[in-house]
Amino acid sequence: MSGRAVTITEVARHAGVAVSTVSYVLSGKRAISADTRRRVLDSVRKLGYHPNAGARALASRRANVIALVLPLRAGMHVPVLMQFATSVVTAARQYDHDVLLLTADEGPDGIRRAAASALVDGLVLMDVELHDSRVPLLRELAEPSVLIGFPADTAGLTCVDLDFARAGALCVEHLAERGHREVALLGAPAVVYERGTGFARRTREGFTEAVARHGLTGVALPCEETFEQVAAAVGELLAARPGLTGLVVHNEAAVNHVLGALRQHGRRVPQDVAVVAICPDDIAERSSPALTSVLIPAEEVARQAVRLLMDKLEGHAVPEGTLLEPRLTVRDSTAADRD
Amino acid sequence: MSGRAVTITEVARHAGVAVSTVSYVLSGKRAISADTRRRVLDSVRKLGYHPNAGARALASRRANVIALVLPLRAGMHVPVLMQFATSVVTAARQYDHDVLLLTADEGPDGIRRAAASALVDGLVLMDVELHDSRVPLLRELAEPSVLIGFPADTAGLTCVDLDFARAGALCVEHLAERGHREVALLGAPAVVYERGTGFARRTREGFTEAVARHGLTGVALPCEETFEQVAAAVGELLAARPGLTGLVVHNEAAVNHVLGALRQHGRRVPQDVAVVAICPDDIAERSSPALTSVLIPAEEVARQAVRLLMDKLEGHAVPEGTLLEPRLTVRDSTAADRD
DNA sequence: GCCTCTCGTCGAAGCGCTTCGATAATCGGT
DNA sequence: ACCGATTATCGAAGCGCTTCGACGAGAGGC
Repeated sequence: MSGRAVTITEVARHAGVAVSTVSYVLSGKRAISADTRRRVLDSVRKLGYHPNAGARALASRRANVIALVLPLRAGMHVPVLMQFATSVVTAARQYDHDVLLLTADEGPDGIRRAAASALVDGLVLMDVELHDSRVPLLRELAEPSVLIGFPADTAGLTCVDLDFARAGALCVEHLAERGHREVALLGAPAVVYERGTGFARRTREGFTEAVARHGLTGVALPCEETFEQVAAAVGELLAARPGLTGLVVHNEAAVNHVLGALRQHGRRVPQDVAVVAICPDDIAERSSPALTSVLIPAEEVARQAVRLLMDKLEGHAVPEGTLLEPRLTVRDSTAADRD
Repeated sequence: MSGRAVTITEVARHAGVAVSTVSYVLSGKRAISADTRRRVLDSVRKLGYHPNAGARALASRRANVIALVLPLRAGMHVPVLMQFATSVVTAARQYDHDVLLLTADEGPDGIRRAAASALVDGLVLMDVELHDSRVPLLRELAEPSVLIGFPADTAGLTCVDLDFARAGALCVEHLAERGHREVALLGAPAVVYERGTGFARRTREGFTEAVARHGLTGVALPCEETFEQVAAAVGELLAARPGLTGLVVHNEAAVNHVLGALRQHGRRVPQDVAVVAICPDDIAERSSPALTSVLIPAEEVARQAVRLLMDKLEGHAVPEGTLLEPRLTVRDSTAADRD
């Protein structure tokens, strides 16, 4: 529709002021009389002025855009990623920034390109792994960055994540309170542990530690994601540990298969086996029975990540690690009325 | 690390040529001698030059960025969305473009802002609904756009999607070939149909049409997403239609519940009931039994969408609607050996 | 009533790039 | 050996904005 975009020059002419005055009205970086301000804002509205992003970026050396870098491994717990992404966008908009989406398949070069071309002012990396190949690059980049997830060495970085060790422990504590003495963790597929994914390992550590601390017996097992494999694993587990009454499941894709397998093996939930999951709320709610769970607070993690990045952009110092406290929601799968 | 970014001026000086020459080497818009080209490229490499995106956008009136606009309703079939998103990014990079992520919660204003500020050159909208509030805006925007999904009125737009009507029909045809005479479609939750979501309705239409065409009997039902509701619905369906032997499921979240419910009701798949799903391959593969399915070809849809957008950016005319042909993968859930 | 401040505004200088027109240098064609 | 076409390169004019220093006009101090 519009032929050519309205420029600041036209706004200035229309309002009868200098271009710089319009700029100052819009940025608030210098005092402007109420009268002038009103006239300028009227013209802005009347003409439908939108500052040109490129020109602004060029002159101010700030693009007002941050990069959101997708994880190396797509395909894993994908729904949560989408939540992260939308929350990062929403949070960034709160600071008047937009979000550029970068994938892994360009590798570190994509990050370097976006940063070096001043396309973005800073970076948020999703789902960082223990030995993440993107991390070394971040250390040498002029642009600030924030990681969602903790690599092995966090020196010189800024990392945010749910405290998965606490989450694992919290599940155990909940089961211990409910009187369970023998528990198991069904975690991520084996390959995920081998790859050294931080959150999977940290959950397991928290689980193991809490089991010891409460004097329980417990095993931690990886868990594949097809129904057959899950059913077989659950079968073996039940056979090997007849006294088992509590299960912690940290695997979104498998959690419903676990419930199906228990059903198939004639175990009632929660009467025979109580189940606590670490998964999004919607999955917990639509399972049968509804699952007591610790959710991954994607929105809060994202908000924190963006806040930290904005702080860094302003030149403030920020902590190296920020761990978010997990919260457990009790639902039917650990209901008190055991028999 | 780097103090200040390398500019084209420094490259020009280092290579002993004019700034414009460097520009032409990089853009290829004018002939440059092999020798000069080599010298310039050497300097570019040696100095680690990356063109400043803002300056480039300002001078060329092209940001080389496209917007990816998330659907109004997040939360639905979310994994596919993530696939779309990553595929759009990958496809865009092929054309040397980056992707800006826009959410719905700013509403149409976000789209207008990004377009008017020349932050982006064009838009791809994900998961468009029949009466999508963003569509009117697109018509008046100077920037070209492509929709993933079909609104009710596609006049003046460019839309891409899987041919869901064909997908629904394809499932029926497959069941008919296998000798099934009485079939049912379990679709999206009722609310999705009420909202007028295009792909849900179109699948249903294709299903209904194919049922009639093949002289089968069939019903199409909405399908909620908790195990209890699915189990109840399946129970009623089996009771009401004792002759039912074929099921089409178009609901990613419910498909595993459907299998669980059939198991619970003592029906074997595929011996008693054959099941065809419209869902991503990974879900179909990790179900038990593995599901014959029509997948949503997110990657191809995204690639087409980006290609069409690039065509429009170049000023080419493109078709209003592009429907992608569905393909059915046969797996265990409709295995031939019925008894 | 003079001097100094502060406040509000202006003009101009870039920011780093693309692109247009001009200028040299080189090339066949005859 | 001269002329018009190419071909390769340069210089300069913006693109639309921010920001710096300057400046006129009131305000306040003495």
